[in-house]
Amino acid sequence: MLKHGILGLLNYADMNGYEILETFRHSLDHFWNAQKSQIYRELAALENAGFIRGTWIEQNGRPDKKMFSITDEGRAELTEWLSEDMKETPRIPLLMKTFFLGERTQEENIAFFEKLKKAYQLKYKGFSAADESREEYGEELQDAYRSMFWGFTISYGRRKAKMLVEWCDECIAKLKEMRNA
Amino acid sequence: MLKHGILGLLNYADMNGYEILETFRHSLDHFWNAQKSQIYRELAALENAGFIRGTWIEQNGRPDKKMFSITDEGRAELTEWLSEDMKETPRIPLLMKTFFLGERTQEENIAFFEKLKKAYQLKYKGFSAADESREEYGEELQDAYRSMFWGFTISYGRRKAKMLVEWCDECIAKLKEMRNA
DNA sequence: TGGGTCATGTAACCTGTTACATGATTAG
DNA sequence: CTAATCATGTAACAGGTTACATGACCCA
Repeated sequence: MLKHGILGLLNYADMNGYEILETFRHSLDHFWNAQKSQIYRELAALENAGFIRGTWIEQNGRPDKKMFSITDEGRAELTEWLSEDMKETPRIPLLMKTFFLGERTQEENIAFFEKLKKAYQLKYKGFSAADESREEYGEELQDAYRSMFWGFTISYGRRKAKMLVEWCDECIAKLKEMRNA
Repeated sequence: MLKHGILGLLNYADMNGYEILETFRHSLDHFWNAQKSQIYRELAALENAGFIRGTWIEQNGRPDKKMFSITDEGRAELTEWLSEDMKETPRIPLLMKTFFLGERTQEENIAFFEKLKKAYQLKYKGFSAADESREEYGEELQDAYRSMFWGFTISYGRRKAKMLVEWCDECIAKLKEMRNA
């Protein structure tokens, strides 16, 4: 997965590990949180597999860096992945916890959902900032068509945050109902 | 994570590996797809840690089975987990793919979202079935309070499916707009 | 006789997390 | 002088996936 994310970015432009990390932070972070240790490991694996090629660049006043570019094999791998069917394997820790909340009191659980609601209200607002960052960095993606899909992922984030807030409201309401019954 | 799911189930009733698997299928499957190999491994680890205790039961006409029950330590671990703060680490393969869809044509991508939409429309309908299954198996959870949280997870599933369908509609509309421009 | 249910696991692998480890340059 | 930025990684561990492996009973 991360593998294809890296290939996708290198398909836009040559980058070193550090830049890939930064790009993740600016654009993919809201749906894919990547650790630097994993990125460097994956980079090594991708180079080993022949999907990318790295060259050391000497710099003065700065540490040397290893610039990577995608190979034809890498591009083929990327397009194949894009056309593959996706097998969704849901794994939602929040729901795992929710399922077993019956062990705790109504008060505790109302507080649980109130807190969650607040967190997602903040997230919802945060996606305006995400849109700005998209405009700021959008030029990297070179054209409006590509940048549209970035917009789609942000829209998803906003919708999901909104959905979460409404779901929390429903849960809180039902918990209060039961308390009063 | 799975660890706490198993503890949660064993807190409701004693079960063997096979029953745990079945219960996952009937109730947690829409947000946590567990492999049997992982369940047996986790069971061994939990027993080793003293959180559960297993006893072999001989059966005639059927394979022997190992029944597990939760220990006091296990129950303590479960309640601690329930009160812990959750750190959400988003990882949404669908969005990873969406982000890089700019490599393909508008036609291909419209088809992509149409297909996705259909899948989630089906899922949406499927949650009525999930509700029935909940009523059917609901007695296992012993009381209305516990069963309410099961209902919450189903409601989440339904809301998410709905959100996905609407998001697909938005993406399709924007893609068509661009095609016509 | 063939498939479904009940019942158990192992082994190898892949992916992600956390902690550790280093070091020069630049701006305040 | 001190913190941030640029730049690279390793090691150990945790958690999840896929494939392999076995076998009795029951129903059609």
